Amino acid sequence: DGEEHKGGDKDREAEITNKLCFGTFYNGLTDCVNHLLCKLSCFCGAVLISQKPRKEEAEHPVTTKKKSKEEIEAAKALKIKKREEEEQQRWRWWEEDKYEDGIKWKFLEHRGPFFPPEYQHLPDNVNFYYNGKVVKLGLAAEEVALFFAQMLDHEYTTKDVFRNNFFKDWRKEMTLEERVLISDLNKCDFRELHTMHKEKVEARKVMSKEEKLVMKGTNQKIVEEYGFCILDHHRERIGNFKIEPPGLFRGRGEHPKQGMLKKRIQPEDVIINCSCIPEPPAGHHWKEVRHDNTVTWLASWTENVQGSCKYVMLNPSSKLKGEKDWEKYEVARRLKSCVNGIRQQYQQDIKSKQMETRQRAVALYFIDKLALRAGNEKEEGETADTVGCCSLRVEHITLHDLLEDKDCVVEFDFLGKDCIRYYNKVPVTKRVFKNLKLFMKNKEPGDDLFDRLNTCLLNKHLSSLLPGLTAKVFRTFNASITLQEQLQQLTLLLTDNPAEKLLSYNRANRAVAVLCNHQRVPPKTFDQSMANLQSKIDGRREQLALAKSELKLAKKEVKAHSSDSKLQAVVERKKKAVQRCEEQLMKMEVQATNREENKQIALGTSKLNYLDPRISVAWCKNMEVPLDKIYNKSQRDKFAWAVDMTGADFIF
DNA sequence: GGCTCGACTTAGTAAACAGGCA
DNA sequence: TGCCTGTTTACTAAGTCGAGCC
Repeated sequence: DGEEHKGGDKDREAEITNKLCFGTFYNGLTDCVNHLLCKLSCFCGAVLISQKPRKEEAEHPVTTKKKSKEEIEAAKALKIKKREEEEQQRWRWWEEDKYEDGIKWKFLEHRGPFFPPEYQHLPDNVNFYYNGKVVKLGLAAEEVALFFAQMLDHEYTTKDVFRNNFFKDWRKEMTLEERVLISDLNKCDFRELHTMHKEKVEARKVMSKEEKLVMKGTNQKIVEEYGFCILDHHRERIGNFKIEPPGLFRGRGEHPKQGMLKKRIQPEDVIINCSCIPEPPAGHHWKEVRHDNTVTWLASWTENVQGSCKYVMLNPSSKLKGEKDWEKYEVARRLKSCVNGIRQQYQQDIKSKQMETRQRAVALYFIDKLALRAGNEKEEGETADTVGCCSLRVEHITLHDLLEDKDCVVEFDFLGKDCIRYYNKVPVTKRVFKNLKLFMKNKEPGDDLFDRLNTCLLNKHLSSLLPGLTAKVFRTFNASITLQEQLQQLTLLLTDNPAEKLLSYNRANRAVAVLCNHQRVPPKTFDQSMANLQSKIDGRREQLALAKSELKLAKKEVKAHSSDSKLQAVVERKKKAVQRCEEQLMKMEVQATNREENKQIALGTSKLNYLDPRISVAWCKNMEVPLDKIYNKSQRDKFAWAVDMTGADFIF
């Protein structure tokens, strides 16, 4: 039971807190010991790594000759063995005691972030033209010109805002002479730069096997040097160890800053957070080196477009991320046990005399029922115009007393996170409907719907109901509980066909993705690939019909010459062929259904961020579905804690 | 109490990769 | 073997939320 588990953790935490109350001297001492231990584990880790082939190579060894059956079997066995070994080496942090509140690590060592290579001038035969004439640009202006040229095929470069922002920032990178000359973006001809870029991309695609291997090796070296850190005796993968290269800002939707120059980050811009100072690149120094073990980031810098902080953090499979993830689902489970009371209360609050309370109650009703995001306030003109629940405006909803035979329908139409459109027609209670009318009274379309409410007020209220409860917990809770319920319903009457089981899992996952409005642009090749699959299905159907008639014929032959054992064998063969055909056809049909239903829905986001992995692990155990059918390698790594601790009886 | 900022999670898209098939 | 296509990974933008300041 998770509740009890957490309770136990709390007791243990208190115990550890007592143990660790020796002050900074003690901490300093433990750091030194940790350091020595880490040096040792780092060395051991390096030895282990150098002996181990990379993940991809281990799973798909490079071969030139065709593999025999035995070889394939051996490769499979090796793969299983590797997986077991990996499992044995895994840091089972979930079995360890937690640090006292706020402390994230005791020792942290890393190499610092990896910087992208400096820009090199264009070859002499590649020219930029202004007003039809060749212009040789200086290094800085040329680099930025290439950023734009690389994007010529993209819709961005046709947008006025993008072009204007780019041109303004580009001119800042020009010399005085260049700036005087280049005054109109429409007179700029980047085509040769664009062609060169495309040729480079093409060349990369057609590289020989050997060249690709060399490149892979180089990248692997970088990953090994920069992609791992030592955190409290353990080697952990870093998520984003590469500094973001310079380029043009690709804000989503109608972002007012799209096209602005994202400048190159130097070591002098980077703050390092660790126990021991990593060597900065030659000739450079770090902006600052800290030892702050109350945060989880390894390095940070401030980006110039929006002035926000960027961080180097650990991979999702790490202890720091996993522990937080586990805690997130535990809070959601705590909400489950008291959600009925909370629902009763907000239904009561809808009748309150206080306008603020009523608005809060209606907003919470939407957050709970529709899994809307909280909706923080945003600075106007700084980002695209998107909203969440608390920041909804009058123009984002339409009230219908009667719509499609339903009373009191609210029609939502707004842009949410990442400018993804939220469109939904929802029947609501009469009381909610009446309140919405009241909130909209005497307001302009651009006015706030909930003018007495913001996310801060809402979250303060929520945390008074349950410690740790915020608006986003409702999304996690509703997503997970939906998955659990859907899995129960959809797999109740299932046969033991594996394809059907998976289709049901995906359908349950899809129900959550729809609830959370996780959309994707259908792939460009979608229609074509569906048509291809359909023709394969048709072909298989014909094959099945043929196999069936051949079987019929063979049976007839047996009847006529009943003693012929050869004919009997033929019948058996034909039977098997029919069976095989049927199975393949079924598999394809399921695949087609699944793909069609996924056309505009993205399942990954909910799977990674909202669905308690223990629900899926328990389902796999109950349904006898191998876990790797629903989680790929990195998902299994991310949810290792859940895979390890969950039995078939887990209930969210 | 309002505002800003830092730290972190959540998100969609593009690039890279893997595997099946002709 | 090479092409095609679906899957996985990398990338980084865009949210949430709480602490601290004035």
